[in-house]
Parts: sequence; structure tokens; C-alpha cells
Amino acid sequence: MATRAPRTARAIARAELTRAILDSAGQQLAEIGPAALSVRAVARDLGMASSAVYRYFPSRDALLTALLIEAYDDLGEAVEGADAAVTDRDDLDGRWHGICHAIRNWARAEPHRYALLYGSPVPGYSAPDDTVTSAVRVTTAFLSIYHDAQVAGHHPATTIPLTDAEQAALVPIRSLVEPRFDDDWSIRGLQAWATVFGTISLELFGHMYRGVLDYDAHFAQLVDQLAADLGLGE
Amino acid sequence: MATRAPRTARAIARAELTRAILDSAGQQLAEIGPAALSVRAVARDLGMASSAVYRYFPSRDALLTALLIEAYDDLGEAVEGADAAVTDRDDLDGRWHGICHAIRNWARAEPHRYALLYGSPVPGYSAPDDTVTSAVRVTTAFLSIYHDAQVAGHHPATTIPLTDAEQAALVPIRSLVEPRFDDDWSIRGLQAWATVFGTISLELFGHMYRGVLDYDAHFAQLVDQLAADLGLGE
DNA sequence: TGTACATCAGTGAACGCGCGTTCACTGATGTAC
DNA sequence: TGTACATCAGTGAACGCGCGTTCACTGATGTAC
Repeated sequence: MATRAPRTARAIARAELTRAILDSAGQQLAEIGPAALSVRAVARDLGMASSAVYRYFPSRDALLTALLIEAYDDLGEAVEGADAAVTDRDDLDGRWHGICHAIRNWARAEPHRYALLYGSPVPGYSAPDDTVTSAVRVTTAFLSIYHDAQVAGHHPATTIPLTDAEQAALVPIRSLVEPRFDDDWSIRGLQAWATVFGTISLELFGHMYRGVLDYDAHFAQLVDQLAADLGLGE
Repeated sequence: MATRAPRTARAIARAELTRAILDSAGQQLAEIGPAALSVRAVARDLGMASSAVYRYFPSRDALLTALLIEAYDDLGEAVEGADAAVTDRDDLDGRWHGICHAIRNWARAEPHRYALLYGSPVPGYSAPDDTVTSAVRVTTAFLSIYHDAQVAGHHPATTIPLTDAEQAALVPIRSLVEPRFDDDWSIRGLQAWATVFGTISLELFGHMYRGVLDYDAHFAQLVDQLAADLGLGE
């Protein structure tokens, strides 16, 4: 789906400046965090009047939204790429490791952007629905591995029976794939998802400081353990 | 350890106003988040000159630090209380449920304060060491349950062998208790810890929206599952 | 190819706001004799 | 118990800053004939 090449000089300039604004804003975000992201600072960085930015983004929040979407897409692309890089599609263990480490690597390379996506919500800002399609890409990568694993007959570690309330609660995610997730895959899948993001967040936000000495080793071990719990290795 | 009762009128007034400032600031934090917390707004709320606040806290960051510590202590107290409420100390399953639900209940009641502790770090602010003693209380609750469970002979679900790097990485947490944690307890303990905070953060920060319909049910199920994985139930 | 008009990008000044922090001050409270 | 001085809480004005957003404007680019 190639974007139609812009014809006129204006269109070219517009596309280029839009990118430049996003890049500058993205760097600001990486350096000082989302709350401090300012239209004027971006303009200053690009050597233009602050009012000029408004020709490209109608408000600060719109700019933030664009950055959010871009961040989700960046991460989504990294994760999808890592998954796709495993040529043997039946190597679910390999794909699992691929996406988990892709997430963490991205997060460590872009801690502020990770924090924007998975840390505290930006106060006074609520993400519009446009972000959902991009946000969902990572989730989809998890689900597709779970789906393929279930179809291939892998079985997660035994689980306790789901309560009725939990059965009802999980209807949406279960019905995202065909055939639907069984009880084991539903709960173990969500559990592993929470563990991966939990560990990355705890690590990045400083809660393992001095408790765990080697974050790489620990994450690797944890991903291995999760793969075993999910029954992916064999 | 009763604090020495303040004698003079000045000391009484000082203690009271310090509290009033912290309360007002805490409410601000709960309403608009840490980045927007402002000395002037606190002063306005209390009907005093903004400069007066500086008689109590030397800077905005000092105020933030006090709030951080208070939040950690609040949560720590809730967790310790939930643990202590289980009179049968050998009921590790009960204690586990107690602390997990205490954390989540507190987080849901005080989402901004939870975000302050476990969400993105506040940009441009780094917590001084004074916070550590308070921050560690929650962690200690986890560790003490793990410790008691190991001593009582509970065994977590089987784990894969720890890599050498991971063995080295975990030295600090392992040696926090006597007898030291064995391999199973070390890794399963960290894993469960990450899963609990991961789920709460994902829930609170909006990542389960429309995926899981009943957060209460899901968390309950997950805590049960973790208890089973840790071998606490019996 | 040339002209007349419409569109658009970018400017710079301005509005109105809130912020953290400092400072010289007044007046009340505390303390030493 | 009373006086003289020191300490401290709180004030209000000010400094210097940065912010998001609007607006009337100039000049370049695009388009229709």
C-alpha cells in the first residue's frame, strides 16, 4: 500500500516538515517525557515560529496523539518483524522469544516512549480511538502465537478451573481467534502477557535496582520460564 | 514508638500545617497527577501565600518526595495490615491473597498515587534514598511469604534450571532471607511479583479495556493461579 | 505561455496564563534573665 | 511576673521564565482561463 507520491512542491515540503516536526517532538519526548513536550520547543528546535507548527498540527494534544500512534507502530513493527523473522512458523518457542525480546529491546532503546505507552497515562490527555489500531498490533502478536500453539496441540502448564465470572470476563479475547482459546490458553496467555510487561516496567521504572544485578540475564530466564509454562518448548 | 508530643503552640501549628500541606498536595496529586503538582496551587487551596509553603518544604521536589514516601508508606501499611490480618501465619495461601488484593485495592482507590509509585518516573525528578525504606515494605511482604512458604516446605511448580548468569544476578534478593531462597522460589517469586504488578498496571493504565470485561474476576483468578503456581494452596 | 486570482506556509506580536523561587518586611511566639 | 531580645511564620510584591493559542499580515506557490 504505497502512499501516492506527492506532486507539487508544496506537498513535498509539507510532508517533509510534518516529518521534521514529528522527529523533533519525538526526540523531546525521549529526552524530557510527554508532560514536558511543548509546541514552542519543537518550533525552536526547527528554527520556525511557534505559530507555524499549527499549520501542521491543530494542537499540542494532536501532536501527542501522532507521537503515540507512531510509538505504537514502531513497537508493533519491531514485534511483528521479530515474529516474521522466524522462518519456521512452527517454531513457537522461537517466535515467543523473538517477540518478548523485541519488546524489551525496544523499551530499553526508547524508555520514554515505552513509558508513554505503558506507563502512567499523561494527565489531562486521553488517547482517541485512532490509537487503537496501532496499539493492538503488539497484542495481536501475542494472540497469534497463542493461537498457533493451541492449534498445534501445545499445552500450557495445568491451570486451576476458571470461575464463572472469569469465564464471562474473558469472552472478548477468547473470541478473537478461530478456534476460540480454551480455558488454559486464555488464562496462561494473559498471565504471560502481564508477566512480560510487568517485568519490563518494573525493570525500567527502577524497582529492581539492587535487587537483581543483571537485567538481561533475568529477563532471558523469565522468558524461558514462560515459554516452558506455556508449553512452547518441544 | 510514639512521636514526642509537640509542646509549644508553634510546634503544634507547624505539625498541623505540614499535614494540611501534605493532604492538599496529595489530593492535587490524586486529581491531576504528579507532573502538574504545584506549590502555588497547594497554597491557594490552603488560603495562604505561596511563599509560606517554603517555610515547610524547601522546594517543590521536596514536597514531591514527601508525597512519594507517604504513598509508599500508605501502601506498605495496607499490605502489612492485610498480611497481619491473617491470624493463622501458616495459612500462606490466605496471606498471599491478602497482600495481592490489598495492593490492587489500594491502587484502584488511589490510581494517581499508584501511578506515581509504579508508573513512569516523574521527568526531571529522581527519588532520593530516603524513599527506599518505605518503598521496600511491599517487597518485604512478598519476600516474607516466600520465605515462610519455603521453610514450611511448599514447592512452586517445577522450573527450568537457572542459567549461570541468572544465578549471579539473583544473589542480592536470595540472600535477603535466612535460609536463602532456593532456585525455584527465587524465580517463581520474581515471576509472581512481576505478574501481580503487571496485571494491575495493565488494568489501571487502560490496556485491558474491552479485552477483559470484569477486572475483579480476572485479578481474583490470576491470584488464585499464582497461588497454585507457587504451591501455596494445601 | 501568460495573466489574475485563490490558496497556503510562515511570521511576529500579542493575550493571558501559571509556574518556582527570592526577598525585605511585619507581627506573633518563645526564651533568658 | 516582667522585660528585652531572638526566633520564626506568614505576607505580598517581584523576577524571570515558559507555555498554548490567536490573529492580521506578507509573500510564495498553485490553478483556471
